[in-house]
Formats: sequence, C-alpha cells, structure tokens
Amino acid sequence: MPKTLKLQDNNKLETAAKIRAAADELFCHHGYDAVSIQDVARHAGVQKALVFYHAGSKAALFEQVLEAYYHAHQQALATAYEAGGTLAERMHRMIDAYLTFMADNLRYAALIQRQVGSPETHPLIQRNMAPLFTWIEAALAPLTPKTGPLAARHFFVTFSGLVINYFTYAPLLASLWQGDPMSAAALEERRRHVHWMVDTMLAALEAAGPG
Amino acid sequence: MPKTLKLQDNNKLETAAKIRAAADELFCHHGYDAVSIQDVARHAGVQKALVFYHAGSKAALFEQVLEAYYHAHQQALATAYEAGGTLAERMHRMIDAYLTFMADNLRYAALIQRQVGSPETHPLIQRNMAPLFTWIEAALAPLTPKTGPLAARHFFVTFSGLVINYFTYAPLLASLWQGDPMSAAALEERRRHVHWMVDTMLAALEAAGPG
Amino acid sequence: MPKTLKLQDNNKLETAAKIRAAADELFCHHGYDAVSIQDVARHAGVQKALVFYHAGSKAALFEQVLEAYYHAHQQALATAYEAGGTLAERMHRMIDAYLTFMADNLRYAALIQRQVGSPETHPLIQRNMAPLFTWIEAALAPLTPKTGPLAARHFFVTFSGLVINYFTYAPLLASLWQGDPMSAAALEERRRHVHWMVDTMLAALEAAGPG
Amino acid sequence: MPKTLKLQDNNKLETAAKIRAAADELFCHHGYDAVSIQDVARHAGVQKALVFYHAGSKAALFEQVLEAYYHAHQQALATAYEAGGTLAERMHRMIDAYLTFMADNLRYAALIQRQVGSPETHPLIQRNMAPLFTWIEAALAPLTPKTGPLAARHFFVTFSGLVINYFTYAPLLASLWQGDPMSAAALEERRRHVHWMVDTMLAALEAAGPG
DNA sequence: GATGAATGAGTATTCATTCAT
DNA sequence: TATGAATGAATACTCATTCAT
Repeated sequence: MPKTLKLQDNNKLETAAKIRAAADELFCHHGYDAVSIQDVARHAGVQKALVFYHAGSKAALFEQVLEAYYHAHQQALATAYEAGGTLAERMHRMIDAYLTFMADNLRYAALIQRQVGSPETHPLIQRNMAPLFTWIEAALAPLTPKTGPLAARHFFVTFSGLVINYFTYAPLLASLWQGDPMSAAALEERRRHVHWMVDTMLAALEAAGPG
Repeated sequence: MPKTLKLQDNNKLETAAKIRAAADELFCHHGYDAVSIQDVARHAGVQKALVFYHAGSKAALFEQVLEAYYHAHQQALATAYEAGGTLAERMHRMIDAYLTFMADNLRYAALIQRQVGSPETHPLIQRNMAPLFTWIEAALAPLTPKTGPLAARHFFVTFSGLVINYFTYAPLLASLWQGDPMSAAALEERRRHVHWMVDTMLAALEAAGPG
Repeated sequence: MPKTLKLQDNNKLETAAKIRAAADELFCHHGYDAVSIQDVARHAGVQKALVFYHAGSKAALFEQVLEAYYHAHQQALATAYEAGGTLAERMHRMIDAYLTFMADNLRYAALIQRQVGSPETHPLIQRNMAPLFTWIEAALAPLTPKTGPLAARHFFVTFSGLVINYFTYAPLLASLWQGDPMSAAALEERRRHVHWMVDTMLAALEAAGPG
Repeated sequence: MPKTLKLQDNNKLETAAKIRAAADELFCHHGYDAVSIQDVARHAGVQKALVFYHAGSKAALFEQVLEAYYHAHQQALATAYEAGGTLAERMHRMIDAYLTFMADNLRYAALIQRQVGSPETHPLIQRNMAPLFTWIEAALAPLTPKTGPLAARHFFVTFSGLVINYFTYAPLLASLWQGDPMSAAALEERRRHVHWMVDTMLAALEAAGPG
C-alpha cells in the first residue's frame, strides 16, 4: 500500500520539520532563554523527549534555526552580490534583496536583534555579516577613504542599520505609522526612502571627489 | 541617636543601591531571563530574600532598572531638546547628546536591543522614543512632506538607527574596526560620520525645496 | 513561649538531620547511583528542593555521609592508636576497636565496599586507611622485612581484610553460619578468630627472627 | 550459499559477542546503575535497539555477564578441587588457582565487590561460593573443630578475604605499593604471602592437635 | 531591615523499553 | 537481523516567591 508508506514517510519528515518550525517561531518570538523544550514540544504537538531525539539539545536546536536563516539569507543576497551595473544600481539591488529577505522572514530580525547581546551567537552573526561588509567595502572603494568618518565601514553600519532597524523597531512604530509598517505599501515606501538615502549619499561622495 | 539613624539610612540606601546596581549590570549583560534573583543577590553581596524585600519581585526590579535608564535618557537629551540655532546645529547637538548618553551607558543599548523583542517592554520604550520623535518631526517639518519616503518619521528611524546600531553592533564590529569601536577616538569618528550624513541629507532636502 | 521556640529549634535541626539520616541509610543500602534525591526526600519526609537547600547537591550530600563516617572511624580508632603494651596487646586492641566500630556501623562496610569501585571516592578511602597503615607498619617494623611477601604492607591488607570481609560478606554467609553472623555471640567468635590469627602470625614472625 | 550463511553466522556471533564484551567492560568498570544501554550500544558500536534484541533487557544483559564469570570461575577452580597431595599442597594449589583467575579477570573482583551490596545478586554469589566453602570445610575437617573461633567457616572467610581483598583494594594500594600491585612480580609476592599464611596457620592447627 | 528555611512548579536532559518496518 | 522513531517516567537541579522570626 503505497499510500500508507507515503503517509508514514510524511509523518517522519513532518516530525522533524514540525519541531524545527515550532522552535523557529518560539525562539524568534520570545528568545532563547524564554523558550523551554516543553514549549517547543507542545507547540509542535510532539513529546518532549522526541525533541531531544531529533535535535540533540536545546542549544543545538537553536543553532539549527539560526543556521537555516543564515543559509536563506546568503542565498537571498547571492544574486545581488554578483549583479552588475552602476554603483547606484548595484546598491539599490542589494538593498532591495535585503529588504525583501527581511520582509519575508520577519522573525529573523527579532532573532538577530536579541542574539546580538549573546556572545555565543556572535560567530554566526559575524559570518553572516562578513560577505555583505566585503561587498560594500569593494563597491565603495572608488569613492571612500580607507579611514575616517567617510570610510566604507561606517556606511556599512549605516546602511545595514537603515534596513534592519526598520524591522526591529517596527512593532514600536505602529503608532507613529498610520497602518501596519509591514504592509506592502509601507515597505515599498521604506524601500524608496533608503534608495533616496543611497542616491543622496553617493552624489555627495562623488561631488567631494575620490576618497 | 542621629548617628545611628544616619548609619542605618546609609545602610538602607546602600543595600537598595547595591541591589539595583547588581540588577542593572546583570540584566543588561545577560537579559531578563538569563538572570536569577539568586544571581542578583550574590552579585550584590546580599541575601536573596532581601532582594524581594527591596524590589518586590523580579519583574519590578527589572522595571526599576529600565525606568532609571529612561529618566537618565530624558535628562541627557533635555538640553538638546530646548537648544536653539540653525536646524543643522540643533540636529548635531541632538546627535551628540544621544551618542554621549549611549557611550556613557553602554549597557543600555544592549538592554533595549534585547527588550525590543518583548511586547511587555514596548510601552516603556515607546514612551522613551516619543519625545525624540516629536522633536525630529517638528524640526524637519519645514523641509519634509507629511507622508511618503521623505516623511520625517523615516528620518527618525534612519537617524536613531545610525546612532543606536553603532552601539548594538559594536561587539560584532570589533574585527572590522581595527581597535575598540568604543574608544574615544572611534566614537568621535562615528560622531563625525553621523554629522556628515545629517548635513548631506539636509542639503539634499533643502535643494529639493520644501516638502 | 519557650516550648514553641524549642519545638521550632528542634524542627530546624531535625530537617538537616533527617535528610542526612535518610541519605545515610539509602546510600549505604543501595549505593550512590541507585538512590535519587527524590528517594532521599521521600525517606526524610521533606520536599525535594529542601534537600538541595541543605545539602547543595547529590554529590555533596554523599560526601557529607562519607565524611561523617570517616570522622567516626578515626575517633573510634584513636584510643587504640595511642595505647601501649606488648605488640600482641596493641594489635588485639586495634582489632577490637575496628571490629566494634564496624559492628556499630554496619552500613559503613557496605558503603565502602561499593565505593571502592568508584575512583571519585578513592581519596577519601585512602585518607581513611592511611593512619591504620602507618600504625601497622610501625608496629610490625621490628619483625618484618621492608619488602617481599612478609612486608608489613601485606599484613595490613591481610588483617584489615580479615575484619572487613567478615562484615561485607556477612549477608552472604547467613546460610553457612547457623544464626545471625552479626549477633553478639557471632561477633565475639570472629574476634577470637582474628586474635588467634594475629597471635599465630606474630609467633611465626618472632620464631623466624627479625625481618 | 554456505559462505553467506557462515558470514551471517559470524556477524551474528560477532554482534552478540560485541554487546556482551561492551557490557562486561562497562558494568565492571562503572557498576550496573551507572551504565546505560545507550553506553553499551555506543561501546559495542551497534544500535541501541539491537542490544534489546540480543539481550532482552538491561537486567538480563547484566545477568549474562555475571553468569559468564560464574562459569569461568568454576572452571578455573575445577582442577584444584580434584587435585590430590598433602593438605598444604592442596591449599596452595587452590590459592594459586584463585589468584590466577582473579588476575586474569581483574574486572570480576570489582563487579562482585559492588554487587555484594545488592541482595538480588546474592543467590548467584552464594552459588559461586558454595563449592569452595564445601571444599575448604572438608579439607580442614581433620584439623578444625565444628564450631568456635577455629571452625573451618572462619578460615573460609579469612582465606578468601586474603585473596579477594588484595584485588578489590588494589587501586587504593597503588600509593603504598611502589609500582603496580597488579604486576606479575607483585602478584607473585602476594601469592607467596598467602602461602606463608596458610603454612603458618596449618602448622599452628596441627601443633594444637585435631579439632 | 534582614535572614534562613521552606515550597511547588519548572528546567534540560537521560532512561529503559517498544514497535513498525 | 537490524533500525530509527517514539514514549512516558525519571534524573539532578533551579526558579521566583513566601514567611516566621
């Protein structure tokens, strides 16, 4: 009976997937410490011991969630890394890719936000940031000095902040924004704001002459 | 016996202060969930039950810490709120006040960062952000439209992010910055970067004509 | 109301004592691994968390039990260590002290027996054995060589075994002994057996001349 | 296909044997309670469920290990039981057989040592001791009284203790012995010590006249 | 103001064991 | 014969909190 087989296969696959999905949601929502394996098990509709069977430990489960986001993030930016065109075009594309990924993975912002404070997670976050930093440094090299207030590294912090902060502070901004700051229209507006900031900044750098 | 009374008063103050100081340090460093009252008591060098006597509960103790930062923050920005001069001057002063407060209260950034994800803390953070938002909206009113990508609210998110993100991501940036990103020299460099961003942005807005 | 005070005092003292007593009995009966803190708590009639409050941890509780026996043991042998008389008299007195202590602390033999296999307990047992070894070596020095089959260290193993083994194997010997091997009469018989062994051995050593 | 069959047979044997070997080593080293089936499986390099398939249960696996030692022990003493010669010769041979078996099965001493405290194992240990006890009682019958301090049963406890205790306490004696108490030279020395004790004791009993 | 004892629910993790395949 | 998933009870230990003194 292939049907039975398929069902069982689905069940097996589903168990591990259900656990990861539950862990993802809970960790992102409440943070590592505030979530217990009991919570994850309840949320996934499985038994507590089964979470350990599949994930090994709470820390390992958390790392799996982080790792999944890391891969998704890198993949999301991959095309933007390699795309050509003018500097402004390339910057715009990178920002669009970043914004789209964040909008598609709203929990991710919250996760990272919280974990920035936990040194154990730093290596993973650094690994995550490194390619983007390298890319921005290379892209801005013709226009920016190696050091000082206009060095590329400052623009890296500035522009990643322009994107990330919108998402992390979104729940707090709901009262300032009329309507949902995560709606398609609001996100599009933010996208154009960041593009404007990029264009303005690039124009100023170009006017000032090469770094 | 005033002498005894005074001593007792000092002891009282000292005990409560020691507890708050310990709570401050631990909550900021490890987050609410990762800190136990036992930890706070040990760190303060007092008995566990005394923490409850003075603070009431763990949640109340945490709120006291948050509230203290809230007041310190408002006080730190108070002069900048009222200062006069050109728009650029006023923006610079506000940014300087913000940066200085953050540099003086490095733990605060970490605290807020973590708590942004916890809905219970949202009211306090919103209360904290409100005056600054109002101020920026008023300050930029002559130059920015009420809605759209160049509305003041976007610049609020953008510039508070320019400041805050530098602090929250600092421990991750250590490898990119050569040397400590929290050193006086590094902070001064960041200050000048943000000033440049403000000046550039204001110039562009002015060139484009009133919102 | 002194009565109430006394009762409360007793209760406080009793709690720690009840826990130690329960731990003593259970650890000796079933061994470290087979006893859970839950068991100890139930046996002492207190709550599980209270065991940790008073003892710190399972390992610490176990060490407290061991340590108590160690002190009792040393105290039990103290007089015999210092007593004078002929070599035979001193050996007899030591054996009597040892046998009496073991008979009064039947659980102790079982405890040590089991723990001999656990390296973590070795230091404590070695500390326990050291004074007796030193004493026997000094006492037999005039009669035994420093090395070889008749060295004092062999007699230490032999005579401590003569005493200890009787107790550790007692529950297995019940069928061979008619009646209880732990009865006063049976113990007195064993005492005389060990004395006879000592006398026989000393006579042989003396006949053979100084080591 | 006999070849395949044979291979399968070998694999079967190997799997069961690997499990028993792993169980043997772990149980002897750490005791019943401290060893999990997971440990055994890992140590044997097989799957956890396979251990249950082959052994039935943890208790059954443990009994298999004990039973194997029981058989090996009886077999090791078998020749000594039946050998002829003078009483001293027969005693020496028995002691040699015992010592050799213990030296060849060092883990066994540790196992028995621990299990003496567990009533469930008593029947097996008693079954193990019975033939030796009967043999010693018969051998010493001409020289010893039926009861009292010089009854054969005391010499049974005494001489089995002389042998066994050396092995069980060996890890604790390492510091007293210079060098390894389990080295061939050290074991030979102990053998001669026990022989001397036997000879001395027999001579004294003979001098005293028949029991 | 301060303390030590007590509590009951919670934590992550491991257990021996079963079972469908 | 072998396996991977699943289970429910148990493990040592910590938690915030209370309370009598």
